[in-house]
Amino acid sequence: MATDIKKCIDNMDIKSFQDDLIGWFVSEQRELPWRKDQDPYKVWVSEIMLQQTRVDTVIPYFNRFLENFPTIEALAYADEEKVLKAWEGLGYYSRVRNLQSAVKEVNEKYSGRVPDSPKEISALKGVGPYTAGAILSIAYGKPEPAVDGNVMRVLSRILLIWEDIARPASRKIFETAVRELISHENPSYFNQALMELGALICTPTSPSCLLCPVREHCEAFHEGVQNELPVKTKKKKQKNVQLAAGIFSDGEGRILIRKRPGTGLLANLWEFPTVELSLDFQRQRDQLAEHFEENYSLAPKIGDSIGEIDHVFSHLVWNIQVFSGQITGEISETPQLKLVTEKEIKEFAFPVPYQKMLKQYLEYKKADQP
DNA sequence: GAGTCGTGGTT
DNA sequence: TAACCAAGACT
Repeated sequence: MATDIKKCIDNMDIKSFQDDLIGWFVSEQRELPWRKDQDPYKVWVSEIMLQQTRVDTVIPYFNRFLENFPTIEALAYADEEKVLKAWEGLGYYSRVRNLQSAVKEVNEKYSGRVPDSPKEISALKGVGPYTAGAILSIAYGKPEPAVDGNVMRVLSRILLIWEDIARPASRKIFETAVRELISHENPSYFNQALMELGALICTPTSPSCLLCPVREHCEAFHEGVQNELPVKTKKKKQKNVQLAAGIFSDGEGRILIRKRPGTGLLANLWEFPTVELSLDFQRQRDQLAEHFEENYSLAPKIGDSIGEIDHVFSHLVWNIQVFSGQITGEISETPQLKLVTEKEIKEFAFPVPYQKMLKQYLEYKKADQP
């Protein structure tokens, strides 16, 4: 650790810092569904859901997920389609695939008990350095660091750490600092309090220093540089991708859907057949038709353009032209290609852009055929 | 280390 | 409004 950070910690009254921080958490913490007990499974599920996701977004998903899959065993034996459906709309879908995979491993290898050693828990799929520390401290009371974005922001201010927190290597500096600072009497509350402070007081912009329970311990506050920290370099802009999608129905009004590949973007979710357009926007219908001919030997009658969907991902932007159409020929359904009714379609997990597309289609159909 | 992987809220 | 952001992990 850099000598100036070490010096900063040496000059701090650590016991007083812990007491102020934990005391604040005891009285000011939010009531959250995953804080009702310390069931390692519930802590685990909540931590996976909370990765890069806001608390308010997670709450309803967490409650529903635990109603559907109350225990390790329930999730281990659950139908993968139903698990994905429960995650629909939460994003970062590999999280739930890894979670179920890891839960199966815990069920078999550890008799359904979540391991409590750093080595074993870190070996589980989807459990990285942060999640391992969070589960170990919150569920098992182990004094392990759980360094997320909140913790890096809070500690960068308290300890005046000028490292770029966008660099993956920076996390270790903060883990070292937490090992020096963490309360061994209550590691769970210490870690949670750092994150709660980051969420409620020590916010990215305009932190509420006058309400902060540990401002007396904060170097950035003393120096008046809390708005200059943390240092975080910007990310690059997303790339634009042009797509055409077809919502095609057969003679009985059933809609053609297909399952996306098991890896990559939106893996294993369902979609309406979609093609990436090769920068020839005038031939959208042709490219869509060619795609169907080549992949399914189908020649759908492509009808009206229903509309346009713009969807922003972390690293790219989709612009989708949506077409309706009719399927005339015989269609051989496979596990990846299905014809479903408007009622049945509710059982399949769709990414948000396709949910919007379906809504547009149903409104279009209602308006077209009163 | 840099790119991949969602979505919705905030500034 | 475009950029930024939110309890990261994996390749």
